[in-house]
Amino acid sequence: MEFQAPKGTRDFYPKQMAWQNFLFDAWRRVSIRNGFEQIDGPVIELLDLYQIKSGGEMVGQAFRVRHPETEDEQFAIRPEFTPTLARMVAEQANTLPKPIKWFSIPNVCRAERPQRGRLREHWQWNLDIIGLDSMTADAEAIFAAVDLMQELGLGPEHVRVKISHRQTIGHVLSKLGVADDKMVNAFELLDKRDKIEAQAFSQGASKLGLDGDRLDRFDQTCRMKYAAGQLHLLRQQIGIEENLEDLEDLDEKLTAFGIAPWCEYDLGIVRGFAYYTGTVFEIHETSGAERAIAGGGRYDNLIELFGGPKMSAVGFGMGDVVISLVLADKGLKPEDVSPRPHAFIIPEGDDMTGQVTQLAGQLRQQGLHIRFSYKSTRNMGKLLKEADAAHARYAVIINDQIQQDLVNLKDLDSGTQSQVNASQLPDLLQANNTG
RNA sequence: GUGACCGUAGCUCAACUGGUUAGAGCACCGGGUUGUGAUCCCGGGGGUUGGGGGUUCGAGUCCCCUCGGUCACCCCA
Repeated sequence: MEFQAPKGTRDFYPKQMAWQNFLFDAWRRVSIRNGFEQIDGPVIELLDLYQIKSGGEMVGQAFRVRHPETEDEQFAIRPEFTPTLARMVAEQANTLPKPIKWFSIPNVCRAERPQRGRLREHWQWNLDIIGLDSMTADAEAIFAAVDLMQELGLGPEHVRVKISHRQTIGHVLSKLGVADDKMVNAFELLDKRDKIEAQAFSQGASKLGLDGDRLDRFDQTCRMKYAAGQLHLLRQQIGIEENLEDLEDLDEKLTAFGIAPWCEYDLGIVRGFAYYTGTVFEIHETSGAERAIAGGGRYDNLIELFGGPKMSAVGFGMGDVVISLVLADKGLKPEDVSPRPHAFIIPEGDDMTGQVTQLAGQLRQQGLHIRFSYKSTRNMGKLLKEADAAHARYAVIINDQIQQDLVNLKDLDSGTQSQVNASQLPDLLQANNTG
């Protein structure tokens, strides 16, 4: 093979493309019925755009693009969409009706080694609500994510929304004696507690001023999980009296939205990005298989950072790779979602090719998905097999009787066949439109 | 960027301790059985054994490099 697709990228042959479209359609359907509008931005952005956010942590992972004439290394292929979103919001902030509810399905690229669930290019459903301070926004974002899970056949037994809050964790930590200026370090340590050795964890904790009993409580705190609707237990056990308002508000709204059974509070969820300011959440497969399906949270300072007014914001991202893996794991990923032809036209007898193309043309102009064979064989068995391979819903078998407006309509799912009027075909086929 | 394992046809695999022209099934394409999705029969396209170099009379097989895949780390969408 002389040429290959670049490392960590995928080719989409018809079958894979059909799945990708199926997933994107679900993303769009769910976004739209939840009141979001679709946007997109450029695939390349000025490299500087990624320097703004928290010290440019993303710049190192971005593919660089040089201008062929100036040779300046000033562009980056977008490694994530949030900076583009923030830029777009900041630019039009004063004229856009609030709250802004946008979604997008951009492809994003990162120059890291591929591994399970993480490739160099993937498509990411982003959904954000900007300019709404209320926890209704957080609840609505989570609802949309859950709505999508349900749309794809997943239930609370398959996936769980794990919710935390940076200020709540901050209070717990500060109560345990972590200084404010070490809070960011504490979040980082919390984030990687399951990935590092117990000893490394204790050492890190010790640097933050957490030893002995306090360390145990820290560890215990980040492992506690409470079902939505059980927040009072969390309050009791952590022993915080204050600042659970956000979570309590959120809890109420998740319950009202009817998705409490999908959600739990897990103070171990931190999220790697530094720009989150409040709620943070991830969706995981319940047994912990695969990576996080989605992740997001509140980032109330970001629009301002990009030169806009101070606006609250909450949103999440969901990549196409992990959700597909999870669905496949659960046996919920359809084998083939290619569009099904309404009918496959088969000639019976000699010299029918003219009638086949004529009928195909007529039906296609009616908006129907029609196919026929290019083979010269008149072997009915082979032609039906071809119709079956194309996943056609019906076979329309035509012979001389088409002169009398008569054709045979064979239901390829049930195997039954009947004679019908050719002129009725558009109605008959449309009535069983399976896409 | 670091580490581990793995690369023979589109897929699953075969080829004795290195030994003729690298095979088979499935898939794909064409044809036959005058035929309604099966079965069966015939034929066909496909591989510089991922690529390059080395050892050898001789390499798919042994060695090195490289590319790619998988998984983990790093980091996180």
